[in-house]
Amino acid sequence: MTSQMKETFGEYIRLLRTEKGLTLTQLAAQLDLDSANLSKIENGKRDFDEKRLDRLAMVFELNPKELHNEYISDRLAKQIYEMNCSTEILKVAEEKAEYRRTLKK
Amino acid sequence: MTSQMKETFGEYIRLLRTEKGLTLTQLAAQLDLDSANLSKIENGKRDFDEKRLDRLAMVFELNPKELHNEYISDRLAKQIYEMNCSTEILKVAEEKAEYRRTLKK
DNA sequence: ATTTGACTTGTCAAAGTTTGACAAATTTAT
DNA sequence: ATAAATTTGTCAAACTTTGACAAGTCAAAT
Repeated sequence: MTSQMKETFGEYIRLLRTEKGLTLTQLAAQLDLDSANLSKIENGKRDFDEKRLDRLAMVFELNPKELHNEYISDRLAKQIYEMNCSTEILKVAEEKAEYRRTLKK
Repeated sequence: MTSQMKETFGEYIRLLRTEKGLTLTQLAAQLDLDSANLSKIENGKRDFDEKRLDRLAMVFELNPKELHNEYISDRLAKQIYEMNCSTEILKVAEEKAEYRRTLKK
């Protein structure tokens, strides 16, 4: 794993977009999205829909697998943040996830 | 934190219920729920709704705060399990959650 | 072997949530 | 001052989850 990204996923998209000198409208078109909604995504007011991840990887020539990892870690981070989860509880959650894995094998 | 619970939240409810010798119908009534739905909850086919947590704590005389911790760690565990998250990605998620905390202060 | 009680499963409408689209407002750059 | 870029508000459509009830299995008791 090579991820060093500290931003939210929305901030990351904004970074990629501005680096490439694209406007919201231009990128939105490539992602089959309304520019207003892309704005909300970049500002963390809406979530990026997973179904557009592959398209996003294409546009910015990113490794789809790594981008997916960024995506899911961001979604999890959002949950952790919203639930106001201590590190202690996170550890318990991790153990419980492991337990679920043993169940469904 | 004293949690040592390794079960899913549904399994935990079943444990509490059977220990107390209650039927699905009896407990469901106390939680203002249909016994069929409680059955699904205990079997992991539906989620327990957060709005009934306090009631659940009362019925079994549990510490509401601790029960809430069990609840959120279970929900997070479910996510982690469903997303097929490696420990590595979890660590990244934790850092990203921390980043979100710095943002909203 | 039938009845009874406990539990499980399927279905579906209602309630709740998220998304897409468009209009309008604000900000930024020229 | 104008135009382009971005942000915000709103609302219906799409999607997801929940509650309720009917019908099912299963085991124990009679």
